[in-house]
Amino acid sequence: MSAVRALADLSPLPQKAEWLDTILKGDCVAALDKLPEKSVDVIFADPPYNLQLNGDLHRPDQSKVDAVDNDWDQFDSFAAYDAFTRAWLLAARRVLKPNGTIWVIGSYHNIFRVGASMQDLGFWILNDIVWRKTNPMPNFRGRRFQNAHETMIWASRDPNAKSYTFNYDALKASNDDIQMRSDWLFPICTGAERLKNDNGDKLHPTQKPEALIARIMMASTKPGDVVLDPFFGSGTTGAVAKRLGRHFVGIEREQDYIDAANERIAAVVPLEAADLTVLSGKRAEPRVAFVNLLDSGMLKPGATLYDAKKRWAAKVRADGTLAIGDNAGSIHRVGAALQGLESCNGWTFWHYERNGGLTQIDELRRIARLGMERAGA
Amino acid sequence: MSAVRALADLSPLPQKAEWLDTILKGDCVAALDKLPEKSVDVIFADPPYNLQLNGDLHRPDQSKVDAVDNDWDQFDSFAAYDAFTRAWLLAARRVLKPNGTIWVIGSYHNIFRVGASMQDLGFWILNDIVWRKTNPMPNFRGRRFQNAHETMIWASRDPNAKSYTFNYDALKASNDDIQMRSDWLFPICTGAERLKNDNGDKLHPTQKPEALIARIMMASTKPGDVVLDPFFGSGTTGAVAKRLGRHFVGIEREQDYIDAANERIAAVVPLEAADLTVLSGKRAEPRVAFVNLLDSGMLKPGATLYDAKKRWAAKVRADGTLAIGDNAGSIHRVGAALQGLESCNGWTFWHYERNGGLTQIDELRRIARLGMERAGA
DNA sequence: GCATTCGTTGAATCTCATC
DNA sequence: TGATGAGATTCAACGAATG
Repeated sequence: MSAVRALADLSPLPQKAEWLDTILKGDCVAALDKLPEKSVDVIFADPPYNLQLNGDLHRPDQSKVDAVDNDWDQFDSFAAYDAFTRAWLLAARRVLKPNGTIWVIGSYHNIFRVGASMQDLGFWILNDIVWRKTNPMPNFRGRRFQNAHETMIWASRDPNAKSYTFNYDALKASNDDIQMRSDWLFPICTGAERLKNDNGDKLHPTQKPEALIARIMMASTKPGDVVLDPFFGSGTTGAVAKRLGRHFVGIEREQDYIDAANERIAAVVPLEAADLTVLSGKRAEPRVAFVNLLDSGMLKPGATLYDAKKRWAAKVRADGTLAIGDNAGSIHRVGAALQGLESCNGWTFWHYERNGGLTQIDELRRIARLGMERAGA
Repeated sequence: MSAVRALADLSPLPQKAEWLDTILKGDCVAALDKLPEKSVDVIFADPPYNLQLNGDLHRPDQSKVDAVDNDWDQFDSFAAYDAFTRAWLLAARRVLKPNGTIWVIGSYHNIFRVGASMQDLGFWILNDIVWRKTNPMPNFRGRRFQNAHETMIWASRDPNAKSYTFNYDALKASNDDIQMRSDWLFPICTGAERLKNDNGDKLHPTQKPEALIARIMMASTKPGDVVLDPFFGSGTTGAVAKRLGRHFVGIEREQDYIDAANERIAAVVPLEAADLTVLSGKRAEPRVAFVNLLDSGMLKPGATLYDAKKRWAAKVRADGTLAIGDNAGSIHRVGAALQGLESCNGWTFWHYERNGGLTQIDELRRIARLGMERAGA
């Protein structure tokens, strides 16, 4: 049989659609409506977060935080934001293949509304994934916990769509043969990866790290799949898709972002097919805080700690601080103050009584660390 | 004067409300409606998950998940869960003090709906907190990521309630002097802490670890505060509250849980008051005005103050203001103006000469405070 | 060249008592 | 109740400058 005949026997190769690997300019819903239905395998969406800021915020050193105050993040009310959300989700659902899945990222400002809308529209949540940031911005005024994570929702198109892509074994193999958890640790996007404008300032206020998108694609797409990003921004989704041998479609309103994204993606060199297997995520060294010893019951509030020579005795309080007379604070601050020093490593300075002798609390930290390592703390 | 007369002169001690440190039996909303408005400092709520497949929202614990059921109507089911959620949230909001806060825990099944309802009802989200489990249940089918976390929403009663309790300094000190993040790591409740029934099976399917509740209480309550738990279950909230010197109110429908919780709480030994002292920061210190340093003679009118690098020299005036050239005003205003900043902490900016070196005037404030404490100010 | 210091920055619903 | 003013408040990463 000749090669020509063999080719003729095959069903025709799918013509690469014109819109593949391009950025569509315009409103997100209008652009989605132009795409054929059931045509993309995965959607990654990073919609506006509906941040509601009250005036300027300054760091303790008086420098001003460059906040997200762009037009595209202004909504009059929750109702307005919900209407916007439902409109783009509905349009996105139409273009998603029946066994496709969607990822949406957000913060506490918007993610609850987005998640509820997704459920209302018929999406079926498979997981919520927490992106833990290694280097989040601190809380400068000390009135809340440091906002150190964002949330992603991963959902199938329908409740009974069971044949979605999930590369379970590859993820597990890349994770030291432990199944991948729902909490991921990545740094925010900085350094050379962060696109800059002509002034040297960040081009886009919310550029996501490529490593985060790469894990998403390695988890939920196959090579050759089509990934749609309806809020394309600086084009991270396109850059990662090209590198990993996936097709992308981007939708973006602002020409500046489109130009920068096109340039960025053009510079990407795709990986060899053979290398498209494993990407390992960063694991942090486990950090144990003093309060964790109370959490785990290794130390009890009211317990007494001593320095090595039993010159000082301090009491452990329920809030995880140490107190000796008027002097109270962290194990480090109290140790430093007693010795009249600037600093002190409380872990090695303080001891607890065991078997009639003294043992460094650092020993307890070592034990606690063993328990945390499993979770990749 | 007789003891009787003296007592009569005092304003009446607040009678301990009958419902304090008890469990109210019954439906959550009905019981909440019986409590006085604005009477609790913090609410911790662990509401039922949204079990659409059996339709019984109030008794999730005995349910079996039927994976294939074509009859259910997701819209009706979500709507029913939303109605339930809004009803208890609204009732809970009424009993919350204006500066109180609420914690709600959930998973991806229900937390998005709960969060959206909270925003709709006027609660103001302060943080979402991720409870990362050191030992979560694996995903057995390999079709999803291991569901390794739950989400808690922490919210104030109103958007502009700014005086809620947040023990920032204690949390930071307990965390090795680094501010506490929004992702917490704890083991799930197992072992001796887990309540068992007569068969040796777990008494309650979703018993939360005491360490998790303890961190919540240490973060957002003071000793003596009232903590309400409208889904009391096995009574973890009550046990932790008693141990940490807080009052609790529980609401629970099932007598088995009430009996077990009462027994459990009765066995709890409260910590000593001294061990419950919460470390507070500068904000809680008694205020010292700059002019007090003149009053007490620590500084004299005409004295010269410098910034750390002796770039500026300002003169202290008899009225407690500072002057340098045309620039006069409070230590803060003058410091800010010199640096061209919006604000400045004059206490740490200005220094005086001592032993040939420069010392912050904040040191004088510290000494002044010691004097005030002796005087019982 | 290498170690150290200093400055910059990042999706942020970021004060509170007093008058 | 709104305006005023005192004064409290940051972590990790990166890069440039300095020693």
